[in-house]
Amino acid sequence: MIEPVPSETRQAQKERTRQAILAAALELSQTQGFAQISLRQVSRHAGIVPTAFYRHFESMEQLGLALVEQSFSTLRRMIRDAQRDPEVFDNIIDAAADVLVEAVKQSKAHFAFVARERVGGSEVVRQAIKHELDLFVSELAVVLARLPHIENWSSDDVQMVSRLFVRNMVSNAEEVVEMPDGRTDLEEQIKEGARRQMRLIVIGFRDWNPDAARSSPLTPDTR
Amino acid sequence: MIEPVPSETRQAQKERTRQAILAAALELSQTQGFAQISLRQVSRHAGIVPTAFYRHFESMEQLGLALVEQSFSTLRRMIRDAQRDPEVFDNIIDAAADVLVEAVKQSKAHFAFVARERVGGSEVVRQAIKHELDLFVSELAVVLARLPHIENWSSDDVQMVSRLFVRNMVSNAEEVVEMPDGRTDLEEQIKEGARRQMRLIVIGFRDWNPDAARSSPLTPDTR
DNA sequence: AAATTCAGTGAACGTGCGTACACTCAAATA
DNA sequence: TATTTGAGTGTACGCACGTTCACTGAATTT
Repeated sequence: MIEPVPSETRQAQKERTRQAILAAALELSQTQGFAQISLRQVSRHAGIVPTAFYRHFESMEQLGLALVEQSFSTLRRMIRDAQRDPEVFDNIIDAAADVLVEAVKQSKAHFAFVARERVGGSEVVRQAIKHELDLFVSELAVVLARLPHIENWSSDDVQMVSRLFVRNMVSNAEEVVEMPDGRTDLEEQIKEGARRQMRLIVIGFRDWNPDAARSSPLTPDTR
Repeated sequence: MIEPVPSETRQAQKERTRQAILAAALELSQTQGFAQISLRQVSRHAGIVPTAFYRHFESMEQLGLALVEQSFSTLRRMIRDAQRDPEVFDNIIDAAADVLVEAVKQSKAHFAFVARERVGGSEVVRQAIKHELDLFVSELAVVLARLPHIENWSSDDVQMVSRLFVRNMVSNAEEVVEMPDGRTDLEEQIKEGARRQMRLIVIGFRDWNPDAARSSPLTPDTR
């Protein structure tokens, strides 16, 4: 249990245990949800005694927040990498669909954690996730604002499209997470669905409100 | 604790207690989530002794399923009532936004329960909710298919729009549920958002794929 | 080489849990 | 009126939990 590799420094050993705790919590929360796993379960799974847990986190809640942080840093890294790809600029919709499915597949556990605890977790964890998602909407808005179709929209409108995109991302991530492992066919189906939805948003937005960039965006209440 | 009203029949008394248990579970799960409340907590809140719980439900899981059923029957009743309103046919989008916000406000607890346990609950409860939502998508598709704009779309396309509508409904319901109590301004904002999103879906769909009713719906992959 | 630090140990505690079992006593039935 | 039924009671059990505390012993510092 966490073999004390002799060549490792004490600090590195501690970090290894910390990661073991995080990994254990992530894995256990996949089957039962983070809110219902216990400090003792996590410790057992990580190969330490319950009391040793406190050397790394002061409570399960703090561990939860650490997992939120870890999950979003994973997501952010992926988005950053994707932006370097020049193809993305040309066709953000298809690229986003690809990135989404790939990212979620690679870090299924993290996405599942966020999807679940976003609504099901403790108040504190829920707020933390909400905050991260809000940040993410704003970041995505900056990226979107530079795109050909969108460049002359009002910033309010871009923000709203961004919100819809992120909402869709979350929904689709949920679907990928719940996807059985072998089914690559379903995967393509989800990607296609995500693409369609993003197109709907962009096209519907443009056509419904063609001069979004100028006066009174989005208020011609035509009922 | 569940005053034994003398005039009541034994059967009615039992039903009263059953409802008390359901209500207690619903209330308790609002703050902590259904999965993390205990049989003893529920019993205490309902005013009975833990062992009496078993006279009504064989386990907490069965109680959870009963709550799913109750929640969706509430939702279904509201949709049925709304369909009787002739205004709905003329402008389903605005009507749906109104119904959504009103319904969620009236049965906040039930919607909150569904929103949470849809992703955060136990496997069995989650599956039950998923099933109910799938049913609901199909039911909505039947309603949508009769509408002016949509009547000549292919049934696959109607099904997809229905799925997007329900997905949006769930998202917006989450927002209403998380809305602080006094804020009627936010409420109007959420309604407006819901309306916009539904318009986006309908308009985007029509414009992107105008002859959806006929051949090869939704496949002119124009990337 | 001696002193200090500190990640991990192991026993012990009080608490709330699910469930078993034998019970009561009013309503329903015969 | 006598008998049966069954919703709700009360005790008692074993178990997992979070947290406490004094501890060990290797890595680090002096």
